[in-house]
Amino acid sequence: MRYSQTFVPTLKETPAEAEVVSHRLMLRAGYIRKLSAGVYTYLPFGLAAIRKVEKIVREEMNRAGAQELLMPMVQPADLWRETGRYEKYGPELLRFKDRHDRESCLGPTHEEVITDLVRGEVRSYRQLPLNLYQIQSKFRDEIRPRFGLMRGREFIMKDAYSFDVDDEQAGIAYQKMYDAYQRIFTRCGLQFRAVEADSGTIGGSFSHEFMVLAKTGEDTLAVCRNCDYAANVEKAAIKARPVESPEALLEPEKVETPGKRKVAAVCEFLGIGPESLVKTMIYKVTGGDRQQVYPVAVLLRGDREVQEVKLKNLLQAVDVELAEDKEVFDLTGVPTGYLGPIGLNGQKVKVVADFEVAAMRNFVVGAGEKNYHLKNVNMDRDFEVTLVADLRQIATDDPCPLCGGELGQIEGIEVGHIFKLGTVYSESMRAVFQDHEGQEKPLIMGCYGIGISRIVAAAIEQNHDENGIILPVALAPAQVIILNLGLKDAAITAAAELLYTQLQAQGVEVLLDDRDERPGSKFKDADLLGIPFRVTVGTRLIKDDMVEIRHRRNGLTVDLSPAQVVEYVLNQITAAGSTGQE
RNA sequence: CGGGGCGUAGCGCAGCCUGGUUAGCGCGCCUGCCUUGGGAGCAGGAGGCCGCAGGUUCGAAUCCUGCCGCCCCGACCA
Repeated sequence: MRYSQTFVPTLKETPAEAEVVSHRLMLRAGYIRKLSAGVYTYLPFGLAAIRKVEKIVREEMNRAGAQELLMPMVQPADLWRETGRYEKYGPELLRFKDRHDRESCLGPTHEEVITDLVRGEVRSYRQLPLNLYQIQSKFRDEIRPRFGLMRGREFIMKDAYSFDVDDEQAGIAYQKMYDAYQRIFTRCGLQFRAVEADSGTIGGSFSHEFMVLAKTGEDTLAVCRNCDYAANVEKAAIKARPVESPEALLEPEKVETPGKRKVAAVCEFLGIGPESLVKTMIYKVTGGDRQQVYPVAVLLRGDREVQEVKLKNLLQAVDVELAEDKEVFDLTGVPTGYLGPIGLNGQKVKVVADFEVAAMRNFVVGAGEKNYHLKNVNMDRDFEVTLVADLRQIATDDPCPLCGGELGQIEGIEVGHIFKLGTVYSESMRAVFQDHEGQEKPLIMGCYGIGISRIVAAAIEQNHDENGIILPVALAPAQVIILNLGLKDAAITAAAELLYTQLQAQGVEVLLDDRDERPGSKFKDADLLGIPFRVTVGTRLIKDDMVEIRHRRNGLTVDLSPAQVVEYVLNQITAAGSTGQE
C-alpha cells in the first residue's frame, strides 16, 4: 500500500461527537465515519482491522469443527412468531413490510432462521453434532447507541449455533466453543476474562460472557480475589445467609418522621444504620407476552440496590421499570418515602422480598402514611410476601458465592457470549431428530456470539496512548509503515522503495508513506494509525547508512543498516505472533 | 422513552443574551514560492439554504413556535 493512494482520512482535531477514546481515535485515524446514530462506514483501515479479527475467528471456529454459512438479514415475521419472539423482542427488532404487505424484520440474531434450516434438513442422530456459524452485519434498534463501534445499531457479529443429541453432547459443544473463544481473544492480544452471565432475551439456561477489561466497559463484574469465581453482577448469585443470632421480636411502634423520605434521612433522624431499614419500591412489570403491565413491590435492605435483571428473571417479565412518584401514589395512596409492606400484599400488588430481608429482625419500614415510619417490624409476623428471592445486586461486602472469599468489582466490555440454549427453540419450532432407537427428540442447542466490530473498539480501549492507536500485531491493518522523509532525494527514496518491495516479498503488510508531507505530519499520522512497526528512512541514511525502526507500543527504537531491516522486522512479527503482543 | 446539552465552511469553534453593512477565527483544501527527523513559513484563492418549516419585524444566524438530527446520563446488548 502506498499512503498517497490509500484512503485514510486522518483528523487533526477530535470530532465533537466522540466521547470515549476508541471512538475518538477511530474517527481521527480514518478507520470509520458515521452515517447516522449507531451506523458507521468502515473505511479501508477500519475494515482491515475487522478483517484481521474475522480471520482469527474463522480459523478458530473451523478448528473447533464449526462450518461457515451465511443466512439472510431480512427475515419473515412468521418465523419469529413461532418462538413468540416477534412480540417478546420488543422495539429493538426493526420491523417493516415489503411491497406485498408481508411483515418482515432485520435479523438481530439468527436462532429462528438456523433452527428453521436445520429442522428441514436434519432427521437423524447420524447427522449430528452440527455447529454452523456466520459472520454478518446485524441490526438491533438499540435504545441508545453510543461510543462508536462499541454499541452500534448495525454491527458485525459472528454467530454460531450448535445442535446435539443430548445434554452431554451439548455440554461438549459448549466447552469447545468456550475453549475456542479463549484462543480467539488471546490471539487478538486482548486482556479478557470469562464470567458467568445472564442469558437475557436469547434465552436458555446457562451462559458465559467474555469480557475485555477496560474502564469504559458498560458491564460490572464481580471477581473473587481468592478463587476463580467471576460473574457479571447481573447474574452473580448471593447466598442466603442464615439469621445469625435471632433477636427477640419486639412490638411494632409507629414513629413520626416528618419530611424524612430518603433512606439516609430516615436513618439519621432515627439514629439507625441503613442496614436496619427495609425500603419498599414499586416496579412496573411488563409480562412475558407484553400484553399486560402490573405493579410489584420489592423489599430490600436500606443500603442495597435492586438488580433488575434478577427481578425480571424471577417474574419472567420482559421489562421491569421503577414506578414514578405519581404512579406510586395513584396506586397505593401513599407518597414515596413512606410506603411500607404492611397491608400491601395481595391487596393491590405482589410483594417480593430479598433473602436478606427475611433474615432481618425488628427493622424500620414506611408506615404507609405520610410522615410516619414503623419500628420493630418483622416479616411474616407483620406482613406477608408472595416471594422471597435473590433480588439485589451483589456488593463488595458480600462473600464470594463459591469460596466465601473477598469480592472485587471491575468493568468489562462484552465481546463474546455463549449460551446453552437447550430445547427452547427446538421445542417451539419442532426441530426434532430420531435417535438410534427411532425415538423422536428435540435437538439440544447452543449459540455463541462474538462482536467482531466491537473487538476492534475494545482493543483500542485497551491499547492506545496520547498519540493514538496502538494495535496488537494480530489486529493491525498493516504491520509496518515506512516513512520516506526524503522524497526529493534519490538515495533515500530508492532505499525506502527497496525496503517496501523486500518486506512485501516476505509477506509483510507494509504501508509506504510516500506523501509529499513534512516529517512532522508523517510521524503524527504513523502514531495515530497504530501500526506496530515504523521504519524511518531519512538523512541518517546518507550520513550513517542507517534507518530507524521504532516499536509503536513502547517507543523502543533501533538503528539498523537497510540490509538488516527485513530480518529484524520478520523476527519481531514472529515473536509478536506467539505472544499476542509485540 | 425520561433527564441534560448541541446543530454556523470538511473539522474545531466565535457571533445569538442586547435583531441592523459583505457572517468571522483556527485547522484542513486549491495555486505559487519556500521548507523537509515530530502536525513549518509567506502570498494568493475556493468553500456557507447559519439543521428544516412557519411566525414576529422595515429587517432574523440572532426573538417565538413546531419539527428533524446528533451527543451525554438511565433501561438494552455482541
